[in-house]
Amino acid sequence: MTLSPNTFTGEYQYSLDSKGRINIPAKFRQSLSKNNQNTFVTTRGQDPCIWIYPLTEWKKIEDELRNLSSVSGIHRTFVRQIARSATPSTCDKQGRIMISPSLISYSSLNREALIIGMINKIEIWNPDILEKVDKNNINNDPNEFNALSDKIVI
Amino acid sequence: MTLSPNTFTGEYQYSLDSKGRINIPAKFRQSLSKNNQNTFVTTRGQDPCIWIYPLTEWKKIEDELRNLSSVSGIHRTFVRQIARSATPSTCDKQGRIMISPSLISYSSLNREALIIGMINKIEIWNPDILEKVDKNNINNDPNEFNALSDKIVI
DNA sequence: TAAGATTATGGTGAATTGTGGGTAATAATC
DNA sequence: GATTATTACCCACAATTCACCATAATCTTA
Repeated sequence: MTLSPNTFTGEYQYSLDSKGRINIPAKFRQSLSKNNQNTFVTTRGQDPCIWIYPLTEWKKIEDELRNLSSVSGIHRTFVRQIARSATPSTCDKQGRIMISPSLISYSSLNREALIIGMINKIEIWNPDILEKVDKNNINNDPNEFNALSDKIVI
Repeated sequence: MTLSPNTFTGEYQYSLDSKGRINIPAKFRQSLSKNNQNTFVTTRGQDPCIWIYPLTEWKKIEDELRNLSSVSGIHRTFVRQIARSATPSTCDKQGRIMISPSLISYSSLNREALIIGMINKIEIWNPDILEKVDKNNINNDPNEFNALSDKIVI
C-alpha cells in the first residue's frame, strides 16, 4: 500500500492553525524513512508556494548548491533565494510542523492550505493562487509539454 | 490462459458503488504479479478518464518524474499535474479499489464504468464520454496514424 | 444441470486522523 | 535576574477512514 520511501503523491486540503502549525498528512509521514528523524526542511518554492523536503532529501540539494560557483551572479542569486529561507522543522507528536511567518507571507497563505505531493518534495499552496497559476499554465506552449511526454513514457 | 504479467487487455462494464469503490476484473487481478501486493496507483489520464497502474509499473514513472529538475517551470507543472492526483489503492478482499472523489469528478464517472485493458495500464471511462471522444477521433487526420507506422510494427 | 467462481451491494466497528487549546520548558530580551 | 515571547509536549474530541464480513445475484465451467 506504500510507494517508495520519501515519495509523496496526492492532494489534501488542510488548515494552518492560529499558531502557524500545519499537519503533514498521515500518509506522507508514513512514507518518511526513519533516518529523517521526523524532520523536514521548509523553504521558498520557485512558484509562490512553500516547498518541504525530508531532511535527507534536503541534504542532497545542499550538496548541489554547494557545487554552484559563486562567480556567476545568477548562481549567487539562486543560492541566496533558496538558502536564506530554509528552515528545519520537526513534527510534533501530532504530526504538525511550524511554518515561519516569512514563508507564510511569501506564499500568501491563509487558513486554508492545499498540500500537494510532488514526488521528492511537498508543496503548500494558497488554493486560490494555485488556481490562477494553473490557468496561466494552460496558455503555455503545448509543444514543450509534448516534448516532455516523448521523454517520459507514461 | 494468461498473458504476460502486468499486462491488461479487454473491455468490461462494471459499476462504481455508492462509496466510490470499483471492482477490478478478476482477469486483471490474476495477471498482477505478486510483488505488487495487490496494489494499484490511480491517477488522471491524459484523456478524461482514470488511469490505473500496477504499483511496480508506477514506480518506474515515479523514478522518471524524480529526475526532472524543478528549476524548469514546465517540469514543475508536469510533475504536479501527474503527482497531485496519484493515489495508491489496495484491493480489498472483494477485489475492489477506492477511487478518490476528485478522480470521479475529473472523469465524470457515474454508476456505469467501462474498464479497458491498455497493456501496461487500465483505463476507466464513463461510457458516454468515450463514445464522444471516439466520434471526434474519426475526424482526425489519417496521416497521423500513418506516421505511427515508423514507430511500431504490427 | 450442478457446482464453483465471480460480481454487486451494503453494513459495521475499530483504529486513525485532523484540529483546538492548555501548560510547562526553553529561549530571547531587557 | 526578571520578564516576556516562543516552542514543544500533552490531552481531548469529533469525524472520518478503511478493512473486513455477510449475502444475494450472476456468470462459467465441468
